[in-house]
Amino acid sequence: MNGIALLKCICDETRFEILTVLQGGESSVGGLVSKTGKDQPLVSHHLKTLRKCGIVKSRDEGKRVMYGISSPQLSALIADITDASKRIPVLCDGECC
Amino acid sequence: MNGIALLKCICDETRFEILTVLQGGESSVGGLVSKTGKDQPLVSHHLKTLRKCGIVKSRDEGKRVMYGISSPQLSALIADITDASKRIPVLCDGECC
DNA sequence: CCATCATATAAATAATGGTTTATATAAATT
DNA sequence: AATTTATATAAACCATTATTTATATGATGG
Repeated sequence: MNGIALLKCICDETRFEILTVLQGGESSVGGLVSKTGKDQPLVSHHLKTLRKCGIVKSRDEGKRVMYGISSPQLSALIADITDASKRIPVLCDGECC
Repeated sequence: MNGIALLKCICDETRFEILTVLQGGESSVGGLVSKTGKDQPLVSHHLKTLRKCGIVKSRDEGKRVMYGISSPQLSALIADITDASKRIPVLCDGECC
């Protein structure tokens, strides 16, 4: 996988929130909607993007669709990034990127 | 530092190339221009963004301005992300994100 | 089979951000 | 001081992408 493509997928705020929830385990679309507070079509849309990238996988369960992070390696990478960026001193206050 | 802000800064192709060069050590703007093949104002523009984020720092040296990655921790994080994303199996072929 | 609940899709809009072009500043060299 | 070299800034343009709104599909329960 191309490093930049992966990062682009992760660095969107909505997708990052989705992934953060999924770090805690599988979730249905509805679950993600309520946990993130974002609109359902928006969540579905981003899930589609994440799945196209292979970051997320889905599984049908009745009328629900369960989503999860597709590999432990990816899960670890996401955790690493989150942790590492917390360890680094705050350099940008507010408006950057 | 906010994780997403950092990722957003890194995931742009031009900025990623700049950072890749800087991983090899300090460079002037002109050096970055020739090493990346990008236009000078474009490089300067992205350097400004990177500096605003605190990812990069600058130092005047005569009429040159030398840029470098602002901390070893950040340098390590960037290397980590790059490495990790290389280790992850290719899941997206071509068009994603 | 009809109604409902869950999710997906599509089109329209809005926002963001990258690139280009042109110009300005600032240091050094003559 | 004038010219050249290096970098920065600003404005205009262009492209991408996120969000919203509306609607469709698909499964389940009555």
